Amino acid sequence: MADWTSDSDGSDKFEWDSDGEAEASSAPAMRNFDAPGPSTLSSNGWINGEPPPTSLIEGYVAMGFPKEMVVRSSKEIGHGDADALLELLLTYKALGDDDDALGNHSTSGCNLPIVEDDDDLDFENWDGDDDTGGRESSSDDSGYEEFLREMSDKDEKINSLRDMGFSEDEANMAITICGVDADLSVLVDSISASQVTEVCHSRNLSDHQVTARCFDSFGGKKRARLIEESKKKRKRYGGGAQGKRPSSDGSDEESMPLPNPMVGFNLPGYRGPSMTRVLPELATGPPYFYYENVARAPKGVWAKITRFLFDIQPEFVDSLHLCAAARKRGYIHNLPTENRSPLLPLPPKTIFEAFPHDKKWWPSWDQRTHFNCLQTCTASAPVTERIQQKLSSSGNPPPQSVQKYVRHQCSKWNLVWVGKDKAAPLEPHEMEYLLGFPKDHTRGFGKTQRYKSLGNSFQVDTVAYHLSVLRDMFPNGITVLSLFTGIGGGEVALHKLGIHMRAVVSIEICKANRKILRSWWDQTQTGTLIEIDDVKSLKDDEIASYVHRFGGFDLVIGGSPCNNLAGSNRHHRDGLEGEHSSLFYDYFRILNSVKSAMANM
DNA sequence: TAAAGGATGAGGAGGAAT
DNA sequence: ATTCCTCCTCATCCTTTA
Repeated sequence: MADWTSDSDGSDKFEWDSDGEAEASSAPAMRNFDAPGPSTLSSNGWINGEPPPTSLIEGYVAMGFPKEMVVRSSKEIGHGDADALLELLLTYKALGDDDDALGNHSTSGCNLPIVEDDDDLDFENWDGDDDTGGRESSSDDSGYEEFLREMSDKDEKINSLRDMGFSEDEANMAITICGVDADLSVLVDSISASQVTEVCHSRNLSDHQVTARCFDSFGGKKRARLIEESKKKRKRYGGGAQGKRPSSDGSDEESMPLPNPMVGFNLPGYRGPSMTRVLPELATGPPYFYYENVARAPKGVWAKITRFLFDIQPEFVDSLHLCAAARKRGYIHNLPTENRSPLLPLPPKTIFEAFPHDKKWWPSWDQRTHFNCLQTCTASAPVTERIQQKLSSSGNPPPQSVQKYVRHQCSKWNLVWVGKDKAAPLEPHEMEYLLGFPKDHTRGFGKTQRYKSLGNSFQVDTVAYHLSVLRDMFPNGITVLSLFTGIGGGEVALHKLGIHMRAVVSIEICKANRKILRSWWDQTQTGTLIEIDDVKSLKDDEIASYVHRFGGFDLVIGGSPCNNLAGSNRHHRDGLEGEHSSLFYDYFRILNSVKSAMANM
């Protein structure tokens, strides 16, 4: 959603942030150690039958991990998957830090992603901050001894759970969630609860048949069946006790099928089975949170995002079902999904409803009823000229070849017919209209900037539909932490819903977008708006001070940059670890920081 | 200096045909 | 089940123009 143009500050020390992870996961030096093929546990205790190269161990030690921890992690999951190994190391590191002098964090409700594999991270103490250096140097003190003790304790509990019929990764997951000290019965409950949501997720994804029956009580037979389904699912996704692992063809990505039709859990006026869900306990608010990104991200991206965001099933919606333009997006949130209400009046659902005037010039052989995704770039004037020239020099109807060319240009650039043989790009104010923004919301800036800002924004009606449940829950208004605010799609949605924003702390890198939001805010709002320019600069202490000042946040909302995920990007579609899209980890970091600060209120 | 123009495909998803 | 085909995608970089 946000335009991300600034360079990150070039800190030369290792940081517990996404840069560090990106480095490790993309560094050729790491990849070179990849061992192809399925992993096997050999008699010497090493995955893949061989210990990691010394240079690999030294590499991780140089990053600040104790050597013993690296060796142990390599034994557990092998060294073929640099991503998984690094994540496991971070998990152990976090566990090891728990009892450090800094260990004043709450252990309840605000810590870590619920995951089914062992490539999860415990980010309770992960702050991407500058206090990391101190902890690095203390890695061999009593905290590390504590770590070893916990690992031993953990092994015992894993064995017990395996004896009870659970898989190792299920046991690992439960321990990560509940803590090493949790009682066995608590761990069993945790696994069962996770299986409930997991099965419901997979069913809903496949056929949209999930209903409240998913959440009936689970007797012995049902439970056994769930375990079986869970195992099958892991097998299908290539997971297993060792977590995700490169397959023989080198692809280690989990699939996250997009629903068809892409209508999310429900949509206004859409006749279909509605979705009821029960969230994992750790996923529930406060605060409520709402995360957005492009649906058609490279394989594995949504699976990873889901794992970080508490294993909540994404709600994939194509705004095409709600307005006249397609916009395939995934939303992960912990909001209720019942009793939603759309913004009224409903937006125009077809091109002709949106722009009846254009019907006059619309050729019958252009049968578009909806626009494709509104993007950040539009056609140049010469495109219009070329179309006009081709059409005027051919008959009526034009030959198939001309029709095909023109149709392709119209689809590609979202052109509208504004005169005889004249197809032109949408004007910025028309994009504002289609996206649900007030007229002239972005006016006052250059056309290029406006297209860019609008192309990166929410579809307001879609987001408002999801957020509408907040209206009755917060009759006195809400406080919002808005990340990657852009031109304020979330804020406009809340405003149009009639939800008062007592305060919004907004983080947006683009100066023009900040001005747009400020301008709109000053005209329409009475609450407090605080604007920050960089998510990376927002650290725990500042978050805690805002939490203290506003009595916590009711909603944390944001769509992190899609630059490295979007299909339009020819140059750097690098996935979630890409330069811009890796800012997702800052969303996650900040969300957890808010949860932690609110738990300590 | 700022804005506009133009070149730059991969990578899925989904459907029809075989 | 497999192959083939069509369609779509919150973009980036460099050059040219105003």
